[in-house]
Amino acid sequence: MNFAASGWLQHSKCDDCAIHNRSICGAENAIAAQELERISRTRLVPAGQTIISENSEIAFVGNVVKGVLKLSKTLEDGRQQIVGLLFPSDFFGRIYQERSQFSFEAASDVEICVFDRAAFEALLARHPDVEHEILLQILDELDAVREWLVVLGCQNAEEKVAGFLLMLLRRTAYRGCSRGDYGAKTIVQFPINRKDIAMFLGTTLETISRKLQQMSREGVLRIIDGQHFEILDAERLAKIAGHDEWLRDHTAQLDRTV
Amino acid sequence: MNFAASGWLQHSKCDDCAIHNRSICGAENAIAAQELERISRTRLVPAGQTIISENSEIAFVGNVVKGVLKLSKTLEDGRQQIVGLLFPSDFFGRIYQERSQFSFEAASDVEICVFDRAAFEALLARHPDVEHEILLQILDELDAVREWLVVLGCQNAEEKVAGFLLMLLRRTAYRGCSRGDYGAKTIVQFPINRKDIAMFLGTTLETISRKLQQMSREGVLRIIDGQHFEILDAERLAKIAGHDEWLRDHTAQLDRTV
DNA sequence: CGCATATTTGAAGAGTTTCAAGCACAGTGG
DNA sequence: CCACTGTGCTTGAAACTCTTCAAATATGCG
Repeated sequence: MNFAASGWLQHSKCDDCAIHNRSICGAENAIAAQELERISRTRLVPAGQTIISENSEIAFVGNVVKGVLKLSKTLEDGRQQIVGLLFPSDFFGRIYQERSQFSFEAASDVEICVFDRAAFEALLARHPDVEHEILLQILDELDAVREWLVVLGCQNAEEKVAGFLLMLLRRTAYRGCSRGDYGAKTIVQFPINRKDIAMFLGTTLETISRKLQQMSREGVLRIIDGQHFEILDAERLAKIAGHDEWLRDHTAQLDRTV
Repeated sequence: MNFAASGWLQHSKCDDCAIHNRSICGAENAIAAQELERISRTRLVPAGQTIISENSEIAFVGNVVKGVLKLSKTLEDGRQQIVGLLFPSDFFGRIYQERSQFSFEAASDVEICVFDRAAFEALLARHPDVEHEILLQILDELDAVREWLVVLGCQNAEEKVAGFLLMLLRRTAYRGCSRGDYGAKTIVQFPINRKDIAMFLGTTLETISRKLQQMSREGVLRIIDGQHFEILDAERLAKIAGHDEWLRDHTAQLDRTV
């Protein structure tokens, strides 16, 4: 009997992966999952290093395992806009395209799981069900980017900062909780520096600083240090952000992840 | 012999469609194309009418045949952001989702070709090659929305207006040409009103008006009337927009479409 | 022609950016 | 242990762009 082919008694390195059940690698298609494991390898990337640069060839794609990846575009005059922040379990890279319109850069120390792009595309061709899953992910991402367009297009600085805090609360708060550093789920840690946040929110680092201090004075949050904030009044924060649904989403998310 | 099944001697209503060769209906998969035709029907929508409203059920999806569809989101306080303008051959609706996060509304008198969403999804399940084409389209759309994020996030009003003019030049200029209304390919027609443009660009209608007048004074364009503009210096316009590549794309596009 | 709607123009005001200085903190070397 | 240097963040004041409100003008339609 061929244990490897049948999958019996085989302990996959991916089984231990922190994001296994949240990413594409956890596909229900066991054969595809095995193939995926075969072409995957882990890479550590120090903060600041570029993984795929603007207009360069896209040799590989993959998942973020640890840390935060920023997806950005720089104009000729040096102005830069971050068009996406990728957290653990998020997929990065661009399939079916030779060159990247955007740059992928480690915003913090990052661990990624990479696949050769051609090999990954070949796998998708063999497994339409996995490609279908990718399509669903991309559709959700498209919706999310459009939601972000609303933020950049018609919200002011205070609303943007509040919205950013809520997004972090939703996407990363439970991790701080599991580390046991803080008792409550209301501690937000900025995973990237002020300049990056500013380029993400379409404002300046000075304005962000001012708005954070202002919210602190108003009792919405407590500034623990430059990177850590305790959310004292999440409801008011959600109201400021103008995202009533975010508060609902957030509590629902906590219910699921805790 | 069954002519209908074989496709012989059969004249498809879709063959005459203005966007047939530019949209999903022109799939190389002949069987899928026939199935698609069977579930499609044409609808005329007057300007201002909502096709799919925010948070409502998504009963159908389809293609824009004529006119412009706006994809928008409204905040509680009434502020509205247009997150996409859909031109002829663009796909609208959202597959694999029950309710729409956005509203689809006719920005001008519109002709659309609609498919029942469930039937369309069933078709995609039967034809992975067509779903693959959809994936490629969605990936391109995702890139385009992220490009727009850069515009909203770090460009000023003048750059936004210039960028908008260039987009229209690229997407609609050849239509003005084919109508024979104007000799040159440098005539841009605004397909939607100032308020909508403002909500698309994340600014106000007054600012747009001022920037247009300013560009007119500077000799970049000539104002024919409130909706028609002759681009006198496309190169300078591209420089203002900060999109060097747009000018190249545009000339390349003209080469293809003329 | 008159009314409604769309766009332009003007002036005042708000919000944000810019520039500059100050502060806090970590790492380095005397 | 303490100055020293670099980096990242905060704070202040001035400048600027854009928005807001208001009025004028233009356009379209019955």
